[in-house]
Amino acid sequence: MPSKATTAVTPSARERLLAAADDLFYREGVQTVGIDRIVQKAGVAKASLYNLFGSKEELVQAYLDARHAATREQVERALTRFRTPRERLLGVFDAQGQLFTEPDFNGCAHMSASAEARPGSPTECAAERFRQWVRMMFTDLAKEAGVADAEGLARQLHLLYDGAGVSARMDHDPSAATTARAAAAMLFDAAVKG
Amino acid sequence: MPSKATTAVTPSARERLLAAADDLFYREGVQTVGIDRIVQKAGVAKASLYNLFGSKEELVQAYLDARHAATREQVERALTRFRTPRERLLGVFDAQGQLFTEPDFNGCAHMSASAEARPGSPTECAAERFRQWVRMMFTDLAKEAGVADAEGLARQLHLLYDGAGVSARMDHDPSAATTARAAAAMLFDAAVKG
DNA sequence: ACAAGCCTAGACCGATCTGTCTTCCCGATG
DNA sequence: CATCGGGAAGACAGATCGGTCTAGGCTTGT
Repeated sequence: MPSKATTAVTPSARERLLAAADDLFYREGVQTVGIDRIVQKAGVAKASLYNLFGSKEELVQAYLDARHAATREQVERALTRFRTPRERLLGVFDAQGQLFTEPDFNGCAHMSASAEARPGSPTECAAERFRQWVRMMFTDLAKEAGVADAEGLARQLHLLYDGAGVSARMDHDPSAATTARAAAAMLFDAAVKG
Repeated sequence: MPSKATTAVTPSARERLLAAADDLFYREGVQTVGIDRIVQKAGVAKASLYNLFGSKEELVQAYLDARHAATREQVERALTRFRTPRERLLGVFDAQGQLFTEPDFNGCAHMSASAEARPGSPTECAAERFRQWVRMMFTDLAKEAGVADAEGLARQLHLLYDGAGVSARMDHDPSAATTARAAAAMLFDAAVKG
C-alpha cells in the first residue's frame, strides 16, 4: 500500500529524493550540486532517481514546483488571519517576513534557479508560473480592496516583494519584509485615495 | 609598449579574457561556463589565464568588479543630466531603464553570481561591495534632497531597485524601471512632506 | 512456492571540470 | 646576433559531471 497519507513510517524514495534535492539545491544552487550528492543524501539508488524523474532537469522542476506549492499554502494560510482588504494585502509581506526568519532561508528558489538556467528550460517555465501566481495574487488583493488600477499597484508591490527577498538573502536582513510592508502601505494608501 | 590608453590595436590577453568572461558569465552563469570556453572565446592560452588571474574564482571576481565599475560610471554619468535633488534621486531609475533596454541585458550580475556562490567567497564579497555602493548612493541622494530619514528611504528605494532588475530579467519587461520610478516618486514625496 | 516489481549497490560510460606542465614561437632588448 | 620573456597551443592529470546498466535483495500478490 503506497502511503495514502502525507506521513509514512518510512518516506518513499521519491519523498526522500525531493527532500534531499530541496535541501541541497536550495542551499548551494542547482548547478553546484551533482546527482551523486543527492542520491547519497537521500539514501536512494541512482537508478531510482532516473526511474522516478527521468533526468536532473525534471528533478529540478519537481523541486521548484514543490517550493511553489509550499509557498502558496503558507501565504494563503497566513492571509486567513487578516480581515480587512488592506490588512490582507499587506499581510503578504508579513508572511514573507516569517519566511525570512527561518534558519535556512536563502532567498527565492525560483530566482536563484532561473539565474543558472538556459532560456526556455523547464526551470524558467517554473519560475514564470511562480511569478504569474505572485502577480495574480497581488492583483486580486488590490481588486478586493477596490483599487482602481489594480494591475499597476500589483506591479509595484511585486517589485517590493522581489526586492525584499533579494535583500533578506544578500544583506542577511530579515527586516527587509517590514521595510517592504511600510512602503507597500504608502503605495496602497495613495492608490485608494487618488 | 603595453598600451597606455584604453584602446589598443590588439587588446591584451587580459582584456580579451575579461571581455570573454563578461559575455559568457553574464549570459549563462558563472557555474555553467567552463574555463575552456572562456579561453577559446578569448583566443588566449589557458596558461595565460592562470598566469594573469590565478584561478577561476579570481577571474569571476575581476568580472564582477568590472561590472561594478561600469555600472557606477554609467549611473553617475546619467545623474549629471539632472539638476534638482528629486530628479537626481529618481534619475537612478532612468539610468536603470537604459540598462534594461540593452539587447543583452540579463539582470544584475552580482545577484546571479551570488546565487551560485558559497558563503564567504570572493563572489559574495564583491556582491556585498556592490550592494553597499547602491545603498550609499541612495542614502546620499536622499540626504541631498533633505529627507529626514534618509537611510529609511534608501532602504525602500533599494528594494525597488532590486525588484526592478529582477522583473526586467525574469518577466522580460524593461518597463519595470518606470514602474519602480513611479513608486519611488510617491515614496520620496511622502518622505519629504512628512 | 513462485513470479513480478520496486529498490539498492555500484560498476561503468563518455564528456567535462579546474588546474598544471611542456613545447614552441615571436618580438623586443642587450 | 643572442638572449629573454610573454603568450599560444595543447597534452595531461585527477576529479566529477549526467546518465546507463547489471546484479541481487526484499516485499508483495497469487
